[in-house]
Amino acid sequence: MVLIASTIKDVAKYTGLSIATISKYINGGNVREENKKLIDEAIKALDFRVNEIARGLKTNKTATIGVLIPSLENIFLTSIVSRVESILLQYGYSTIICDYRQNKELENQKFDFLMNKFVDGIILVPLGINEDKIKMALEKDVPVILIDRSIKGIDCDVVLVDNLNAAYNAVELLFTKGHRRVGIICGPQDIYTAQERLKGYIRVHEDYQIKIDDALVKYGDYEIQSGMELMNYFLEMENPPTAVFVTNYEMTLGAVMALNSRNISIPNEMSLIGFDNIQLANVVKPKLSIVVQPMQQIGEFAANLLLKRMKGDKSGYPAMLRLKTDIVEGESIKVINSFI
Amino acid sequence: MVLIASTIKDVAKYTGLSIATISKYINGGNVREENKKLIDEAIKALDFRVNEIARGLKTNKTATIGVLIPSLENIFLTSIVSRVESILLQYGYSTIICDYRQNKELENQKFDFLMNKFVDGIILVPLGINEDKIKMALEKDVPVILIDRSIKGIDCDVVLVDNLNAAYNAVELLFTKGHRRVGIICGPQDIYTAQERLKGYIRVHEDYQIKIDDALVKYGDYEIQSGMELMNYFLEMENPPTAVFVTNYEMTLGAVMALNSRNISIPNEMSLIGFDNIQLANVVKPKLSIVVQPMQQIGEFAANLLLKRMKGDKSGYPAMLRLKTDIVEGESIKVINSFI
DNA sequence: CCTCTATCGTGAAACGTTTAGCTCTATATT
DNA sequence: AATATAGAGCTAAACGTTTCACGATAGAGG
Repeated sequence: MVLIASTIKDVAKYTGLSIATISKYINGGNVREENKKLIDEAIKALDFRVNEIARGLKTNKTATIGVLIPSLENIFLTSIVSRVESILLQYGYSTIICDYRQNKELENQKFDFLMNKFVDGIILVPLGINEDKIKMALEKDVPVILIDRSIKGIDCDVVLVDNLNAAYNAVELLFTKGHRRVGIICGPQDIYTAQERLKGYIRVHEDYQIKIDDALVKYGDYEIQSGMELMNYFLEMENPPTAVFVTNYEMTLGAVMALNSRNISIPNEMSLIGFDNIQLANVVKPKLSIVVQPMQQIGEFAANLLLKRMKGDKSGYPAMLRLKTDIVEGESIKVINSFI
Repeated sequence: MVLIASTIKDVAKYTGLSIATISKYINGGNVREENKKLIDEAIKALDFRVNEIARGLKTNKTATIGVLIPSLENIFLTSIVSRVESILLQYGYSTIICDYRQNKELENQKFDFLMNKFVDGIILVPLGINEDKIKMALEKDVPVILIDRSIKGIDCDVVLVDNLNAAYNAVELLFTKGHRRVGIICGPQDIYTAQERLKGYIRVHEDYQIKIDDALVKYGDYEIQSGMELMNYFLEMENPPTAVFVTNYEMTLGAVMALNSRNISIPNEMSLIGFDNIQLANVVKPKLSIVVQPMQQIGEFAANLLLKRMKGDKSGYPAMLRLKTDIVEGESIKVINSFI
């Protein structure tokens, strides 16, 4: 039983060649055919594998990239990450996934951790990252790709969806079915996506020349509980909206729970358009209409952009990839008045 | 702008002390008070941080543990992982999370990857891991903790839930409400949890002296689609069950979708008890009754056991921690005949 | 036969740490 | 006063690679 891993030195000894030659071969250099065979044999016999730690020490490359997200329990994010991971693997990169639990301090800490691990690149869903850290990384030639959210005032590659028009389209759909009093359950306004989604809500009202009733614009925190509370708030208004647009998955969950617990019928008594999770949409009765984001695509774009940057290709920097969302229609929107 | 990170050598130069002294101080050795101050100052001035790669090369410790799971898009797993990660962080450990996409080959590959990264310990949800790999890891003094599933015939610490009695209790609940024809949608029988859950179903039938109708025992693959198909199968039987026990989250989703799409009323026309996701349970109308696993606890137990092993404490090896599940009752089970 | 070039191989330094073993000094013990 | 002990610091080797600069060999071209 080989307890101590064999090193390049052992391979050298076994073959009678020098360490330098073995290293050259491993890294794709020219070696006589005869010696290639010999080295292969030795590697097999000794079960040799490169010590990545030692290699990393010399090369400052680790063939590892870091992914830093606010929560592991968010299926929207983990879907993206899963795709990223699978693409990078094809190019020989491994992935370290970190979760900063919506905690800005932890986010900064873990960013440092990744840099300390000498990852070759970082994919980040930012919340309160210290901009200097990103600059520092880029200066050290560690590319950083932001996903889902951008940070104003900083040049950085970013892959996200067109949240503004996602919201625009969702609310527009309600308008075309005759709704005029449309409530919105927003996210926290220090989060980029939440700002954009609110902007879309506002713009579509402008374009349709419908005045916004401020009482219909409520701010949640992207968690289930607030979705529930704010839907309850709407239901208790003297003049409630006829439809509500909920701007993320968790709050959509909460909103549905609120409706269910009060036995409000969807869409007869309240129309609803939600966000992000097609499985959720299908399991609710009647099926929910929702905005879906192209998670797979976000992952692919981010991974490919990162690969490009790691190759040293800085063209088009900073890139801003803005993908389009879709609406999957269920039966959660009542047709009050169709113009079509 | 410091582009090249400063090393221990720079700190030595700055302070006039030797490298060895700096290293000693960093690692908690004795140094004169006066020099401590000096070194601290130097570290701050030079923004020095230990190069973990170099340290790892010397010590063969990386203060990093690996987590290997079949899917990142499984909230049950990511909840556990999130907890594990947060506990280990408190002890200075960082976590590399890998996803093997339900692919046994990838699982083995990534296990190797983690070993290559010289993680100090591994937490694994096994599917088709090569047992030799686990033995090899243990021999190299890298503790391995299995979670959710054990592997027969191999000595290894494991943290899981009592799946057998989880199923037993779920079906028993149906029995106490008067159901006698209870269908089960099982998982793939090469997965440990699926076997155990089926065993529970069988045992409770024995204990209640109810004969099992083989037509009521169907095997899915733990994915949404098969939950849907198998529920449809039950609904189309000439003599359908009055209640169905679905043995994981995804298939529960599918089963609910099938019921909804056929407009079957829960629980009047079909009773249901599902698995694993309390949010799902609350969003379905009427609320679903489900078996819930103690994700947080699993995470805690696994993390603490791993910490213990990494300290070298081998007491009680191999440990088998078998946690209990709960049933959260909704309104998805019709009372046919109550004996209470 | 000489020179040039290309190919293959090597020795040795370097990456940034840790650590064994040593020296030196100051204090405590007898 | 002599000796033991403990504390603080240092030198140098080691971890397992990569890579630079060079040497050796052999065939080609003149």
